[in-house]
Amino acid sequence: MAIDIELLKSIPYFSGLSSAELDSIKEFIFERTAESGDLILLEGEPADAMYFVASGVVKTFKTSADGKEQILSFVRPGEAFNDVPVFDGGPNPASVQAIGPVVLYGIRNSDLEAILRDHPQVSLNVTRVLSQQVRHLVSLVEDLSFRHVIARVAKILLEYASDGKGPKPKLTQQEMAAMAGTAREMVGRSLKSLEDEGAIRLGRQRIVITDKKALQEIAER
Amino acid sequence: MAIDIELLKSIPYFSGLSSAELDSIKEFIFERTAESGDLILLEGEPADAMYFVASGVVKTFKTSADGKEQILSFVRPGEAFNDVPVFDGGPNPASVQAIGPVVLYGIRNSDLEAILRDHPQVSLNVTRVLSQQVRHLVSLVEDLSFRHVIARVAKILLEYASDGKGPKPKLTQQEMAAMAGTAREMVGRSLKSLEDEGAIRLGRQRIVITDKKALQEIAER
DNA sequence: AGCTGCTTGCGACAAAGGTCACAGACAGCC
DNA sequence: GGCTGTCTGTGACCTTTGTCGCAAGCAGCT
Repeated sequence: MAIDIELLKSIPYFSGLSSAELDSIKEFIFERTAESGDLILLEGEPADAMYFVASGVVKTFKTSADGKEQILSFVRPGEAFNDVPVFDGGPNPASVQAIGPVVLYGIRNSDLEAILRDHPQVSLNVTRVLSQQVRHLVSLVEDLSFRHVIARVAKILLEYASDGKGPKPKLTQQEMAAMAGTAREMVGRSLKSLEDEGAIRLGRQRIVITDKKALQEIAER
Repeated sequence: MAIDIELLKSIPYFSGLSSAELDSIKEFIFERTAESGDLILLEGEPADAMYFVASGVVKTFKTSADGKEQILSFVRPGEAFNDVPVFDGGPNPASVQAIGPVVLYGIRNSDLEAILRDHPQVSLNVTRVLSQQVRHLVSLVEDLSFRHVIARVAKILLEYASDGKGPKPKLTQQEMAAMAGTAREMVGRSLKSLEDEGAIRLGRQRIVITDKKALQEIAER
């Protein structure tokens, strides 16, 4: 199996480790691939491994009883998902689906436990990563609790605006709705009224931000 | 200063440590007290320490621009708050207020970093604690995104039902509203309709759950 | 070119939630 | 016992959000 050692080095979990350490860790890693749309994990199932994204993007999300979807995060190359169960012994906290073709590096729970024991630096790295997850979730709670849908949509546009470098996944209104915790139609209406206010322009498959300042303004209320 | 070593032992952060280790950690701990209603930390401020609750209860919360409050969690004896900034170097993620008179044990960021370096077991404990925080927040997101106010209120009642042992903080409707991310009036109306459905009985200063099963039923939609 | 499926765009309504304005109850305190 | 401030109960009304039903647009495939 061809685990890319350069890639491993760029994973926050393993930053600060020597090449020798990485080599020994490499032995525990298995590769897994998935096609666009494949369900990689199901929330509530017993967890037996955690993963890093080697290439591609996956989304983590919750599904309600009546089928509504709430996206929790997108996971990009170098980032981890389903690590929480390893640390607290619970089931998968969320479902995970491939956004496009992806390559994943997996580590079984028991192997990761051994790694943590043998490499204290990894534990330290993990606390940093988990802290960021906590912050991200707090900010999601804040959005859901305080902001109207239109402000959430504006925020999503700002966050996902193509900054030139690196292709951003193109979002459908359905996906934006699942991020914002609302219905597809509301996203459509929000985009419309953002256009009316002159903050964006809607055109063939593409949303152009014409007035970033106005958009930020709207995102704040 | 009288740091209670027995109490330290019961803190999840320090579980699995020898008495000798606890003794050395004790040196870094300072005590801080607060009266009911005192603001202990303000969100966004630079963080210089984390805390454990030694006795009493505090709440962590976010405040919106127009003064609405969203409670993130209650922190009880043995539990920690404001630990995230130590690990990722950011500002306080939320404000913290004393619910009643409280005694806190604090550790400065730099001291905790030293402790983590010297006691790998602590890092492992921390990953477990942070993981639980992540799960708690995911569940809060789920509630806000999927459930109606009445279901959230029902859930709060179930969680805060006095189980006989240990006094639960009595909640005002205002506080329940801040937990559920809604307005006080909505809580009042929800309680009313829970009473109409026969799940609870409202009486002088006290809410009695008369039909737990029905309440659970309602909490699930 | 003709299908097929996904994505969008609306309009009309329904439902849920938020806001306002008061009145009454109660607890703690002089 | 009277005051004061907090907490609760409630109705009316407005806003935001969700739901339904369809039509149209577009992309990829055969």
